[in-house]
Amino acid sequence: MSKQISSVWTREPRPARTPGRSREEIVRATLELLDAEGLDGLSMRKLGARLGSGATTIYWYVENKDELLELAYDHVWGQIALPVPEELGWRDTITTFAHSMRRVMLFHPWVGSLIGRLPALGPNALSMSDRLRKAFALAGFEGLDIDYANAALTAYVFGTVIPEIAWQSSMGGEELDQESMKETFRHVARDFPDLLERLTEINDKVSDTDTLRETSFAFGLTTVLDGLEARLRS
Amino acid sequence: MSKQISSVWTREPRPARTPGRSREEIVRATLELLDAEGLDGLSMRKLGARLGSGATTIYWYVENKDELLELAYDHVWGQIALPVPEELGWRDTITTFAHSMRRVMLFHPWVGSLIGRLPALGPNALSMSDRLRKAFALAGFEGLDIDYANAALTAYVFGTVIPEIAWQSSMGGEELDQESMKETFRHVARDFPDLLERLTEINDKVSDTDTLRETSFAFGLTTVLDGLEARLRS
DNA sequence: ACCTGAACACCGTTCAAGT
DNA sequence: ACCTGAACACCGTTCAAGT
Repeated sequence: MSKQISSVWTREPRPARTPGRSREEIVRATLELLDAEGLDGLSMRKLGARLGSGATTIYWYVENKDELLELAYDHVWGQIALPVPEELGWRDTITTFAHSMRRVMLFHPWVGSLIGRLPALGPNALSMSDRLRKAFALAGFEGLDIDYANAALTAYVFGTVIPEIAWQSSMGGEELDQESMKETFRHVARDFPDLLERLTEINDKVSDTDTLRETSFAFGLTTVLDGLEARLRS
Repeated sequence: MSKQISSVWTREPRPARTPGRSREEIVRATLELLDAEGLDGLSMRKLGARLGSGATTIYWYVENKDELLELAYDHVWGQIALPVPEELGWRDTITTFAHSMRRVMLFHPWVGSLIGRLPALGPNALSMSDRLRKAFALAGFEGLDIDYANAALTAYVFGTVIPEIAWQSSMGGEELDQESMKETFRHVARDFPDLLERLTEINDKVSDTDTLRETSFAFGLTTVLDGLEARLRS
């Protein structure tokens, strides 16, 4: 007795008959709630209220909350720029894509917690995968190497942006007190003088943390792309 | 009025006076529960029961559930191998470290959901950071480039392992039905023939998904390291 | 066919009261 | 100083009952 994958995308949606009550309507309201209040702010009761219905009405259109999140999840992937590799060349395609992906994720921070929690089988996620693989094939990768290159790139973007989201939302729009931050570092890193020196150097040198993170992202992206080129030449 | 960072590591622990009741005891029980039942399986009530106390007793030793998770989190980082860069050379140091990090994370899958949700200011997390930066300094990076290189590497590992954890736990020990899996792909990817071809090629070529993921991880790690070397030469 | 509210089995956290 | 249980304000989901 082996397991089956379970996803909204394997089921046909209920037809929309009642006006203002459909999968699309529900997804729209879900996205509004997620963008406004984050993942913790989304509850079936609140969503019901926003839709002007009972909370349990939603279960007619969707099997459970995770399916709802799958729908919202895929909607976000749909907002990422997907250049055409044949026009732009593989390296610029990937670069444009990666920066766009980062921006979209930072704009919908709740996706960070969904990566690795939900399957990504929606049309937008698949279209993204498809386009990326085409870019890597154009670059010269063959067979499984296409998938490996694809995995390496998306891993880098996910792995960068997920902690960025954390940073962003831990500040919650407010400024982080520079002095108490330094004080915290001094306390927790008291046994690691070299590390402490690096952290304070960053703090002193960089006034704008946004551009610091942007620069760091670009550095790593170049690193991954250079590494892939090295592999193509060998 | 600006914000302050909040973390267990900024507060001194309550002294352990009652036998079998201390921060350490509580962390031990928390880890047991997390490893056994995952993040969703951890509740203050269950933890209390395991400790032979009321659920709310825990609040004497810890401010809230997140602080508890911070403690468990850092414990996991303590299990990662940290080779000495001066002995092994920077590239082998990083390679060993990265593989160890991946193994430890896959063994405690619940850490996946904590990355980017909690600050990593514990001694083990800092010791890891410290050692990694030393390796990159030894490699020849200077100033902020040390931090960028460090960020790129950890991003790659996080970004790879987080989806791996999802995959692993979605199967929950059981075999995934090969046929119904193919069927699902055929259905959801019906508009992406090239992608579908790639997915079925992977399915057919690779019998052992564990080694596939291992190979993919090694490929990406080499990519990142090659990219960093390219940067050092330029 | 679609929607409802009550009910179930949970949560994290607060707090007054106990020893 | 340390521990307790009751209580509060929530959850996601099930289901019998309504239209």
